[in-house]
Amino acid sequence: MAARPSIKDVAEYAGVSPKTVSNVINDFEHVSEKTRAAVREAIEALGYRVNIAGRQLRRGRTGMITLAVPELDVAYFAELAKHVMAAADGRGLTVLIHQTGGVRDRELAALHGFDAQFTDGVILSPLALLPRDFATRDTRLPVVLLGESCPAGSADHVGIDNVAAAREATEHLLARGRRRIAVVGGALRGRLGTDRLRTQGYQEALRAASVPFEPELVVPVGAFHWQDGARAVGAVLERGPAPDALLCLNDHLALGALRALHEAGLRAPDDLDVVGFDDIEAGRFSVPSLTTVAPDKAGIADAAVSLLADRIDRASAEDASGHIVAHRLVVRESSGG
Amino acid sequence: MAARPSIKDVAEYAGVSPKTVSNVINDFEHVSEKTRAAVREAIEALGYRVNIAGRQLRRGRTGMITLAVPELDVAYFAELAKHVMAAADGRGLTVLIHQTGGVRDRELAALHGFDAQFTDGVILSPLALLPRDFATRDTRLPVVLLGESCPAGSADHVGIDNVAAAREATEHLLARGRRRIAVVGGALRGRLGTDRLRTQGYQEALRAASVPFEPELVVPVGAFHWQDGARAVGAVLERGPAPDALLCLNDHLALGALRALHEAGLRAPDDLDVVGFDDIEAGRFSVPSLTTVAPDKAGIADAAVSLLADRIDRASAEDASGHIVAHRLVVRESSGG
DNA sequence: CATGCCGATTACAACGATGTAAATAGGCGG
DNA sequence: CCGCCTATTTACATCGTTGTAATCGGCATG
Repeated sequence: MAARPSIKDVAEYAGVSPKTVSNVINDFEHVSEKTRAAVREAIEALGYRVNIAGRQLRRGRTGMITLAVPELDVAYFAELAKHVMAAADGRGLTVLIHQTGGVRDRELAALHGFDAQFTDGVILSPLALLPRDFATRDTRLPVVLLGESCPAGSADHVGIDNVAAAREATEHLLARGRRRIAVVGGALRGRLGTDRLRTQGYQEALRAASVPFEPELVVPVGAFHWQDGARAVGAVLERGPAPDALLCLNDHLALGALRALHEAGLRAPDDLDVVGFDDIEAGRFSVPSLTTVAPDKAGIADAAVSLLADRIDRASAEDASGHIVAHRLVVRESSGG
Repeated sequence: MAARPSIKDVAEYAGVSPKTVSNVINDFEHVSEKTRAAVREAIEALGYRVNIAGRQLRRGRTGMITLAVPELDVAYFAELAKHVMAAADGRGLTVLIHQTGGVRDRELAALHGFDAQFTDGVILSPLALLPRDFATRDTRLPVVLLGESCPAGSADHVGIDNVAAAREATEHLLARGRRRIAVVGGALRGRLGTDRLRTQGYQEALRAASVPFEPELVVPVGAFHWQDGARAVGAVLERGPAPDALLCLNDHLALGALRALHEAGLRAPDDLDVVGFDDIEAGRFSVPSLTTVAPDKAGIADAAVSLLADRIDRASAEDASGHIVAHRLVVRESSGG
């Protein structure tokens, strides 16, 4: 038998109808023990596996969900992926992971279910999507957004309170006597993304402490990778007097910055403090270890999967809801802990 | 229209038959310009998207492949995933990523195509599979194995020459005068996996240099994560006189080890050398930066995708082939570079 | 013994797309 | 104007699975 056996082959082998085989596969209760055994044996003998395409075509469901993230080599997303898989496992869902590269077209594809057609829903961590992209969204595909928020009401959303998190991190630095805190990866204008929200929290903390805000301490970066953090430090140091702290908007930036500082002969926390966001594994083992804002990744994953599963099950047109997940500041060596 | 529109809806809207719509979608040449335009407009108007399940059912192909790796939060796999996506893009293939957790059952599922049914083939990086698992393999699903080899002839394989790579890394350490080189993550018995092959290369280098092999310098680890590297260093230091070099079988182990050494007051490369495998991003930015064996990840990804695409296209029953991909030793600060 | 009921099994159609083969429509030469 | 040829379009069947509803057979009841 060259071709993959179908339910029909199994039926023939077992001497029953295809539908009975289907009933056995789906644990339908009214099947005699004898028949059930015969079918099981036939399945075993032929090495039959249910064909998901056929099943989906008929049922309209696959039991699979897609997790679409910008880049897997950003540790935060990789770690998140693990938690999402764990959360999905508990609900009998299988997760397929998709990289968008932060490219708008690919994110759109995920949002519209083009790539994700055979999954029942999508958990998407958008980077490049614009508000208008949500207007034309195909609302038949359940979507949960992570991190970046979106125009109200267009899709469920899960994330931490970015403003508060940045405020707390900044307060920590201020409490340590730091006054010239650079925001690596910060943004003052443009899309109201994570970067702007965090920068906002930073500004709030400064204001509350009556520390003047210096716009030139907001250092933009190309991307959120190690080398961008290193480059940013180069730029900052070149520009004039060194700041006394770096609030880096993710851990990769912070770790890249630590390296560049090291090369420049500056040490954290002696010469200046460094704080990151995400609490990735690398920050626990770096030298110095990295102070960071740790989002409750398991909580994010749980909430996202749970919201998505609800949408899928109820095909509900309920209004989109937002979930704020806990975070906490983990103080380590890079800011004196 | 609540439900997702099907090709039939488009046909009706455009006033043609479903098959004509199909012809337009698939760029069949004998379609009049007028009809083509009408169908295009209908597709646009209804927001129609081709249903992959239906297509696969009919065609037997999806244009998607699965990449199944143990853990995405092992940076090597995350980086590899990126290269695989790039390679696949070039061939018009879409990649779905799947985490096995290194759990045998999940790897088996990937191998048997259970999870991956709607993909045309699988690139699998196995950890826990046993030789006998390949015996019962469903050979209808094209599979390419990465890293770990497998019983000859059962599936295509792509990887670096682990023995040579470890030998070269060891030679580098020996050339620097190191004599008591610990192998973190090494193995002397058990499955002939990457760990054993690399340990073997290490032993070969020692023998060639007439340096006695000390079995207690082979330090087993639970997994290949940061904390395992740190733990291994703890064990080694407890046990007696410190080695003068650590050959860590991946970069995570090496970076975890660097941290533990730092805590123990030992510095690389002054007190001892540290070398890793994989050339992950973190090793370029660590303090000290990490000497490592860099596999040609793009080369691995290209070869894997290419082999897989061939199998899929030709449905060939040709004998399995093995591809050895280049590697090179990148010397950085942790071993004096 | 007829009737009704219930559990077990099955026939049939349908999900959406597309390959095959047949039908239809123009166009052109005769 | 007819018939043939080609370009375009269509009808139909099919991929594998499962929901619906019908059928079958056995058993208990009246």
